Amino acid sequence: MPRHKAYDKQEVLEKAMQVFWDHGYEATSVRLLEKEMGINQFSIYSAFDNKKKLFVESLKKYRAYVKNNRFHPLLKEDARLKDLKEFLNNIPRQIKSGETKRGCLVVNTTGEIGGKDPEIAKELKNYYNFIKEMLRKVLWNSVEAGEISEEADLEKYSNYLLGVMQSLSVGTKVLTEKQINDIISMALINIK
Amino acid sequence: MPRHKAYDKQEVLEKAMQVFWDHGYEATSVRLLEKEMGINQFSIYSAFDNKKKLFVESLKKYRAYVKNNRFHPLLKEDARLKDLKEFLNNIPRQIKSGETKRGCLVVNTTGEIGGKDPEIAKELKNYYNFIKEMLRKVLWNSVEAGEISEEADLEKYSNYLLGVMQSLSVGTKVLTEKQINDIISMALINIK
DNA sequence: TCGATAGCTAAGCAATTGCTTATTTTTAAA
DNA sequence: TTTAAAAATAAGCAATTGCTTAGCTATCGA
Repeated sequence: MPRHKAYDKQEVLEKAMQVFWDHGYEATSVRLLEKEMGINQFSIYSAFDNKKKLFVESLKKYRAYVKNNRFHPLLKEDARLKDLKEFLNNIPRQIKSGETKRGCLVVNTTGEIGGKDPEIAKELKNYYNFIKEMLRKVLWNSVEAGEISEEADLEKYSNYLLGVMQSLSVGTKVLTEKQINDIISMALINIK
Repeated sequence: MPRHKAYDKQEVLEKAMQVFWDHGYEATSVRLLEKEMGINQFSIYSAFDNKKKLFVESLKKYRAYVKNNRFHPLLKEDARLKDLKEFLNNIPRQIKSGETKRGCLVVNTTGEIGGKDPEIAKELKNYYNFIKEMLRKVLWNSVEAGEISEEADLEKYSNYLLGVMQSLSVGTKVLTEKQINDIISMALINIK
């Protein structure tokens, strides 16, 4: 008996994610979301309850999004050090194309909100844990391939590399290309 | 003939800085600034023009603030690698005491606003340049002391260490103590 | 003592904020 | 064909936003 939804929830959620990515949490108004998501405010509230919950869903959507895009090469079953190197060496090109201007939604949110809101903080931690586990798998594959010593502390390495990723997410927004290159060129020296 | 100011401009500016540090740019209202700075809105606007200019001044104040506090040990004329090591090893203690909860005002702002506003972006770059130069001086002193090779690329090292600082500013807000320790323990291995 | 200057307070401005209410429209089983 | 359910629209809610205006008060050289 009920009427059909005129929109796809996942589709409008991705639109919302893009708006939050562009403007940050506080600077994103519900009117702007309404416009960009292409659905009425009432529909937003009936589908996502309130702005904060929509934001948390957007953060989760972002995690799914980067899995299929940015980090896809590192999530291949057999991704190794070589792939991580390629990933890092691609960053200067991405800066030139303007792809990195808005940085990482999660790192941006860590700056803007960080641990202040527990529900948001929880998803930030989920995200960073996902990145760390991704890196650990890459390192583990590299051990298997004999590129890294079997004695290597992979947990330590992956936490360190998570830090490198964070610094690049901040850095690509404001540092010079040379500065980014310097960070990248130092990143993997100790991974062995 | 004119009346005296009832407040000290630098004093109320530091109060403003603290408010922005606590809440971020967008989430800080002029009413809250009024309350915390202890002066009337009109006085705020007549002294600082508008919210954004007050914020830019607060960023500059923050740079002066960390010179006298957080980074004071690294700004000693003869600061060397040993001091940088001490600085890093102090971070876990600071996390425990809650000192790092709000992170770094500049890194937070890089996340929230980044390059979107040119006047703000300019001061972000000023800040990062200050940090880089501070690190470069420490490294240079360490070369003089024979702790680092004379062939070392200090510009590269200091850019890399700037990245480490950024990752710690993000990290101390949401990562575990172990994760921070892992980043710290890897940070200086290549500096030689 | 006066008067010009600039500081102060407090009230108020239009615009925008997140969210809700009242109403209409579409759906498909009964 | 009717009807109950839910989805849509659009108008509107109180509260808050950044900023300004109007009027009062303190200062100190003349």
